[in-house]
Amino acid sequence: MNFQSRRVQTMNYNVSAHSWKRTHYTMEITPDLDGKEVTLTGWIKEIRDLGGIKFLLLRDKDGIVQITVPRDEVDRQIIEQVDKLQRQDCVSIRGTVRRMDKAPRGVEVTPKSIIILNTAKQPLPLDITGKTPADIDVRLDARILDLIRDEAQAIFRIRHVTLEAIREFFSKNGFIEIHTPKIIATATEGGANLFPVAYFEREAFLAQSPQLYKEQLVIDFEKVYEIGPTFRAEKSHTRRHLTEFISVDIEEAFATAEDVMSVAEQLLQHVCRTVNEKCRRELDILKYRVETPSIPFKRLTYDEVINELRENGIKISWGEDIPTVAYRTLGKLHPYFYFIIDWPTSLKPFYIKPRDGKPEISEGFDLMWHWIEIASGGTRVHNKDLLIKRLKEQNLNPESFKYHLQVFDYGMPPHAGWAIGLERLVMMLTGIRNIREVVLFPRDRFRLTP
RNA sequence: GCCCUGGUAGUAUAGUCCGGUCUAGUAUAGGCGGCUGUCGCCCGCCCGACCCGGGUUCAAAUCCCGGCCAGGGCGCCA
Repeated sequence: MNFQSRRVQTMNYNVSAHSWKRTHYTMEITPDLDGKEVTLTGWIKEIRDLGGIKFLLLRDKDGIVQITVPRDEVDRQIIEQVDKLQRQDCVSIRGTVRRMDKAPRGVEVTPKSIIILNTAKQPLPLDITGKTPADIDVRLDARILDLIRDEAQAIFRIRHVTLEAIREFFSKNGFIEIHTPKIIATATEGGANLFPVAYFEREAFLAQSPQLYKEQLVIDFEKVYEIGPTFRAEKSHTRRHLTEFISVDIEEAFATAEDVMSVAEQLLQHVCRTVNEKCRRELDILKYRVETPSIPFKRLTYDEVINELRENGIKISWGEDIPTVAYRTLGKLHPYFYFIIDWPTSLKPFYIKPRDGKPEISEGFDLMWHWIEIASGGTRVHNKDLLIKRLKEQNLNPESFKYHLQVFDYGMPPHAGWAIGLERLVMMLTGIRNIREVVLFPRDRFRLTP
């Protein structure tokens, strides 16, 4: 090739430099597009250079397609561009689709023009192919790169499908989606510690639950649900605790605990079925299987639970809460979903209704999956005088609940509800053992960044 | 708040118990070179690390003390 012709070719190359806008996503590249010219955008995930032929794996939001570069079949300018490419460089590639049995998915693209839209600094802080594993601490520090891994992609697709299924279920069943304030005025409910925030000249708090608001809203909408963040300033540092997590809450007017337990069962069955149907590929990646539960779920009374635990060597006297070791034992005895009902009233929050005629027993329940609590709820107190009595019994000041209590003068119906911890549900659906894995940017006792 | 375990190249590990051929091994990533069908490609060469501070000792990655950081567990947690 003489100087003249090379120069002409360079000019042609420059003239033909394509717009970087994509024509197809990687997963749309199929063998039947053989011979067609396409433009793809994405990131280089892996490079395998065999000398005379080079394979690039181009990743976009849906998947991967192989870019094949046979040295003697493409322009020198392409080779020069390709030789510059590194893992995680951001590129636009225009090229020809080729049906090829030897390629992944039976198809590959041979480039005609490459635009490097941005480069990635090497070496990367972790292996985006996931072949060299990194500790969770390292991965969370470089979370954006970590989320490229197939496992992470699978987890968050399952999380997405879970949320979609939940919303679909609620819509079909007549619930309306609400959003209640996350900045609240007073630390009212007792129990979990709240995070204080500086709110202009006052102190405010991050909400630990939409509980009071959702109860009030049953007057206006009867059936409400909220999927939103909750904040808990607990010093727990375990693989099932976060300081910020997503709570899936419902509240329903003219309903009892048994009614909303039924809603929970149906919802979980629907979610498990949907994830099984829509996330086969993701479950394969995670090497996990979700069993679609049959309903109704087992209902164990608190009394039955403590008897069962006693038979297994764990002594709990009536009225005591169930410690973690005991839950682990219970999880072995009941390996899937089960409710624990008939809790002592003293162990439940003030808004849980004591049973009529037997007030030491409450109408509260917990929904367990193995040894982990994934939901809790119950029939609520809807009588104002009883609610005030319950507040006092729990050493809470009715005065600080004045805005909540006034609503009980406006025709508060009997109602019931529950809350599911979304992350714990996603752990269950993915088989992931550390809750931080199922949150994009987890917050725990010690982690506030990135 | 308490308890346990750990901290070695960008990442993941071996070595630590029982101090000395550790000039710190290996894999992967990264750099350079070679290789035309890879799909955890392969081959050769190279770069790169003992968390910080103090102590013991002739000698410390290794033992001791303190700190920091991380992981896990307990308590706590609607």
